[in-house]
Amino acid sequence: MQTALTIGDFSRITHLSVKTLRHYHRVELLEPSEVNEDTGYRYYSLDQVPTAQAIRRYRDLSMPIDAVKAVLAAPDVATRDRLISAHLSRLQNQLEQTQAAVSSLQALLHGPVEPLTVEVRTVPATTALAIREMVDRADLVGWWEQSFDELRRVVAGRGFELTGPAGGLFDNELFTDERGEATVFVSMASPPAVLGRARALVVSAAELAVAVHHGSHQDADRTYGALGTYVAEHGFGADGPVREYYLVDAADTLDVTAWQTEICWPIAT
Amino acid sequence: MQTALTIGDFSRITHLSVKTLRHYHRVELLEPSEVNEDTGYRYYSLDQVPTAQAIRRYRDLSMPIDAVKAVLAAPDVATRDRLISAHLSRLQNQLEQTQAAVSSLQALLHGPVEPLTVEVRTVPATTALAIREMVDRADLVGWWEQSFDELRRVVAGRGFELTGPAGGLFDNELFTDERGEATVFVSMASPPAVLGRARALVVSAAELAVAVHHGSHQDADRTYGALGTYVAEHGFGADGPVREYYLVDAADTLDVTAWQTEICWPIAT
DNA sequence: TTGCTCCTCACGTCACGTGAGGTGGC
DNA sequence: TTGCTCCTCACGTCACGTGAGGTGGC
Repeated sequence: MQTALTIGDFSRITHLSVKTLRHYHRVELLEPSEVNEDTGYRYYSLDQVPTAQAIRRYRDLSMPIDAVKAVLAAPDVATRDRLISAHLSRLQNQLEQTQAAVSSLQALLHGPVEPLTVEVRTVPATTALAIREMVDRADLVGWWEQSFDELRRVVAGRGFELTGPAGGLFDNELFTDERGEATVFVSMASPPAVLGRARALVVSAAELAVAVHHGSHQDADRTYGALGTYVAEHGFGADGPVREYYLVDAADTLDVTAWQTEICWPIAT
Repeated sequence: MQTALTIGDFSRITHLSVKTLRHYHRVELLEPSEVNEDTGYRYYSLDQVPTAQAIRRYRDLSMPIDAVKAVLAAPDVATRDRLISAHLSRLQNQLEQTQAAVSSLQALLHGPVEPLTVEVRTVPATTALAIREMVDRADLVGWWEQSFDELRRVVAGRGFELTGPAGGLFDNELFTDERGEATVFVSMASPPAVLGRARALVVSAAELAVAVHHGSHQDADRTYGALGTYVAEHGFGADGPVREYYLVDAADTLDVTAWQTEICWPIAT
């Protein structure tokens, strides 16, 4: 039975508003089965009701419209379910971020203010195996985790002797311009020139103001703020990327509160 | 010490991007402590670092900028914490919505398709005590819960004898235009003219196509879709609001899967 | 002096909603 | 025939990001 429904009727049946249906037509997410050439009137068929319901559910899950299109166009159920799972795990990630943000806020508002101990340190140049890439700020956390995983995997199998804690270098542009070069590295005496995405790197010598950050990396901006304030007050800030050394991290313990990260701000004395 | 930081330095210290800081200036969320009149250069003071960090955390929690302003302007800690709690419970609500949407999607994709049983019924006019208001679609669920709570509270204390299940009326504009009249009511023989937000109402006689929806109200659009399809196939749809009767709901059991709602579509035979 | 940093302004993004002004269908 | 439904088009929302084009500070 080919009952042609007006946009109003289709709206009542699917609980998608008329404006939304017109929008979905415009972006080619859900096209009316028929459009009258003279009047421009849209007509929908009853077959389209289940599709509309599915779209509603995907959108309830904040799935972007292009992702919904991909799901609807999936050639088989396995592909479709893979796309959905991918979105659900993105949601799960966001949820974890939000939960972390809640405790982070609580710590800021009610937690004790940890006294800041700043050490001024001169480090020599060291050799390391590193992954270095141009990264968007928004992707930094994901990139950091992936790159460190890869770095640790390739190092683990080959019996390299590490000559210090793992570290990271973060160009200022990452923070000021939302995009910049990020580096993760593990120090070793004689790194191979190339190993997967990793390359040999000389981590340059520097004078650094160093403070230890305790706890989750998501809270690191507090230590950055305190250390940056300290450096600004003393007026000896210098150019160059900030540096982090991961003294205690996920590889050592699952207890995030026990993590320790050295935040190193380049200075000129 | 009044160290004046350029926007770039302040960005590095707070991890807010330069573009973001300019935006926050424009919307008066975070104004530089000094702006050079000739050059337009913004200068921030070190005192502003903690404020910037707090703003970052509120925004990490998706708090709207106006809400962040209100939090920062709160005259005392109690007010501030109340504003924050209000936002966190909004977040909590969203989270529950999302979780419901996930299982709703799973049910749509993998669940069995319940056979639809449609009953055509002629109901006489009945008297009722009702709350009726113009509501935005987005607020409908919250409005419905609140209004039902109020209705049940005022009814409970006064020994009215109910003459049928509680119900709701939903104007079509609610679904097509995102805004329309919604009504919740409890049937009784002699309702008082006014009681709080509630008024006496005659629920008009109607011919209805009725299907029972089982489970969460969030999934009700599936039954709406099936029933609307049925009505369209038979070509006997009529004007007038859709009607719901809550046969089994939160007042009866906490087991959502046991809930039963009659969805009633106006028809003309 | 160079080039890096800062500036403004206009427009883009995402998924729609708003509202004006007008026409078509029953 | 009335008025209700449908149409398009331009603009608004939210929190920024992009990019052009240009100037200032060390």
